Amino acid sequence: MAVSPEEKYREFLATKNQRMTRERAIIVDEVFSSHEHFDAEQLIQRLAQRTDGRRVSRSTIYRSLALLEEAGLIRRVARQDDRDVFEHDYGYPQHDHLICNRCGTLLEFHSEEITQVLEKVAREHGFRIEGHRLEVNGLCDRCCRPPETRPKKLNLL
Amino acid sequence: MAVSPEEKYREFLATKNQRMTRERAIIVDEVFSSHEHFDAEQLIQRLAQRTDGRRVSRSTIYRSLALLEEAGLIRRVARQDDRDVFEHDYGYPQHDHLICNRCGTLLEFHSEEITQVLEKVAREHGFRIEGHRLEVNGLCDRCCRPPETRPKKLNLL
DNA sequence: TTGGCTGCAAAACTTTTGCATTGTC
DNA sequence: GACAATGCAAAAGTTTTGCAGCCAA
Repeated sequence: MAVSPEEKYREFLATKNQRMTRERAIIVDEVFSSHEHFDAEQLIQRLAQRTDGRRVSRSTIYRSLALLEEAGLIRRVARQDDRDVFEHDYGYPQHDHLICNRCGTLLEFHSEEITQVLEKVAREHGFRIEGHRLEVNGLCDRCCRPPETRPKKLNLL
Repeated sequence: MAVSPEEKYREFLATKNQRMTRERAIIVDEVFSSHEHFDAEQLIQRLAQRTDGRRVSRSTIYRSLALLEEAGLIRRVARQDDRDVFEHDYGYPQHDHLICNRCGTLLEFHSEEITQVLEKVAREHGFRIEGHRLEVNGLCDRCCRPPETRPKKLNLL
């Protein structure tokens, strides 16, 4: 990849006359240290409890997530337990998710066919696509034993 | 359609040893009085401010939405402005949505091809599909003039 | 030096819940 | 008459915001 996430973030900030602060660097660094999906609370747990001088406050983390999203570095992909789940958008190929209703696992997949179908549909409606979000829910390989009767949330015991 | 939503709701409640109350009837009635999408707050506005003796409290509306979803009468289709958006599930064909980032319009569409692609993908992953949610966001026909640069939320003036 | 940024605490919002009362079956 | 349901108010949980002090450019 040509430009690092930090660098891309810096460029984005520059265009808005905003500053690359110590805190913003810490956050983008932490966010891109692994490819795992995460939600705000998880990031807060990792950053707001540090004692090594790299602590970042809850408010700043929320403010940064909005900025990182706007910068195109991360995107919201799903909702779990009433929280938005984020993932890398920059330097990561377009994909969608299979979400297990039982264990919560997110499986990524990519399908060019879906992109094509969506483009066709959009054309028919005079719609200009900017993005999409596709969550397929069900049971993953490991949890694949028939559930009671219907797709429920999490209140299977 | 063979059975009315009220009737289907009553049957569902019976299987759970729960009761068809005046409030639940009012709610299912209001929900199925139109095919529009709605969120909890909108329903509350319509029901919690009535003075004609058909008022229903906020708590009861939230409790009923969960029940109606469990009964398969409605389903959550999208998120807008931090709220879940519901639509009819019963007596309504499977479909997905084009969501306009500017005016918020929800356009429904159906594509058998998407269903087929998803089934193929699931098969490849040993995944058992229970449902999906596909939101395509962008600009609708009417709003289709190029935005500044990138997909933002609602902070275009 | 200036204007943006952070952290804190408080607020804002949506959704859930405990409990006394009411009502369905 | 038993037990589920309602309404209220309070709580819970996530996300946002006002403001004083701080800091990047």
